[in-house]
Amino acid sequence: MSDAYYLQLTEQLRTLIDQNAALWEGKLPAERSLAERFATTRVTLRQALSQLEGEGLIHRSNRRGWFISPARLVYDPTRDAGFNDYVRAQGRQPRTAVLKLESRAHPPAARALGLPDDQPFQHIRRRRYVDDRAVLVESLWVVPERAPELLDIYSGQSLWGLLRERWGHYLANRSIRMVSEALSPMDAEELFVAPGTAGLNINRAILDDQQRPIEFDEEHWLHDSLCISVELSGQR
Amino acid sequence: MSDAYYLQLTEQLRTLIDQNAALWEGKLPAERSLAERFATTRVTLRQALSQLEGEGLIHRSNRRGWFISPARLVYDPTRDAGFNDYVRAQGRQPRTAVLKLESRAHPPAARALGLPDDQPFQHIRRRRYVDDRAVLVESLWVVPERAPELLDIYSGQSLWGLLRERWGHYLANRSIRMVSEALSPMDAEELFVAPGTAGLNINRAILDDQQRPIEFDEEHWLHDSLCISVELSGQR
DNA sequence: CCGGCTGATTGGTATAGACCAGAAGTCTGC
DNA sequence: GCAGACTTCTGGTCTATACCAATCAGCCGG
Repeated sequence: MSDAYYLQLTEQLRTLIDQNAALWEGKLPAERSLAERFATTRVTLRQALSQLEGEGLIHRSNRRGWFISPARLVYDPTRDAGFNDYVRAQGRQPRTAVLKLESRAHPPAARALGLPDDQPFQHIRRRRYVDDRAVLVESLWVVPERAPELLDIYSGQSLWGLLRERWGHYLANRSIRMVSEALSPMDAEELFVAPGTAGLNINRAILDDQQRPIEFDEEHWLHDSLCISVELSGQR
Repeated sequence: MSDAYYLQLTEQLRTLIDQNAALWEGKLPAERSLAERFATTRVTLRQALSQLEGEGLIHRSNRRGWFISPARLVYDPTRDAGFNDYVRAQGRQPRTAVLKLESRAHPPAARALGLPDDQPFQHIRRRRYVDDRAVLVESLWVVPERAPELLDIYSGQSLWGLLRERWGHYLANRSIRMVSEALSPMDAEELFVAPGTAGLNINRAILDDQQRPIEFDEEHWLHDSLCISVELSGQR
């Protein structure tokens, strides 16, 4: 083949990874040793590794090295199953870390919910893990009137569960938006990856059955960690 | 700031692009001249450009240079509005090129529709443009019994329109899957971009109201050209 | 046995330069 | 005036090397 060398390298690495995944326990050898093995430079090697990263086969943890990516989590953003539930349903181990609890305004959330820019929200920021890999950070912006004292009682459980059980909210209308992105320096740092790593941004605006705004939700996922799946029946 | 230089460069380029977008008519100056202007190497400059590419601000056309990306197309994969309709509804100009018409088996489509691997399909491959930029290629795999003579009469119009009007098919059940990807060499070539360019893969399996398989649909989008949007009402 | 220090390793960043093939622009000859 | 040949420019790829800062493993002392 007359392809570029880094593309050949990509294929060789792909098979090499397949064969040695178990042996290496998920972590690839050092870039320098791989570059030496294929008689090339780190620059070219990294170009090949980046290809595989784009495919979602491997990923890197900032300054720690390259790792083989686990299977993607299947996720249906139109359903309101909690994160913990569907992660466990796929035989994986979920975990959540709460990063921030505060009260403040957030114009993008306000606009998405049709509220004035200075509308205060209860802000919950959390990081979610699957099998001890951080796969997303998210910010939840809850309208205070809908869930008083939320910030005092919240400690990492399912927010939608709380809204339903404690305040009886019926999450009837959702408008969902998904865009590919490059993770901002802040999001990247919270996910332990390099700034600019490919991500997927999922936003949801949620209203109740009387069109009253309840909550706005901003998720930043690592691009290789999920597979979005939606099942629909009936003409739309 | 003590950030890496390429990150500072990214910001400088961002404002430079904002200011000169009109002047440059959408095309950035040559890499060499940009590198000189910022007193750095092409390698470092390209690192910064790649950041902006990841954000979807700019993109490149293979060997032709860097271009400012137009606004993303808003797309709802759960609705069956035709491509031409929703592109025009957003004030843009759609175009379609048919790349291939053939009849053959395709195991992935067969599996998604619950048919045997050797099931033959009518295969339509087409490239779609928005305002003269190729933004996706797709393969449609139609079950022959549902649409006899499709390959003889098809010439670029809306497939779902045809299925509905000519064969009276009611596209009742869809199972949709979205995954980020790196474009394969073939897909990349058909979209005039470099292999490995970030893309979004959207697959749809479509059954009628009696659960009979009709069609399987594989779309490969440039990652920066769309914004997926879904509106739902009612509990799910 | 545990915790903090330390040095080797490794990924992240950057420089400088080179060659090739495709694209674009120019020139030429009919 | 136009088609085709030629030249230049430009992005794509690659080499070789270097330094920094974060990580990690191992050592040392309490």
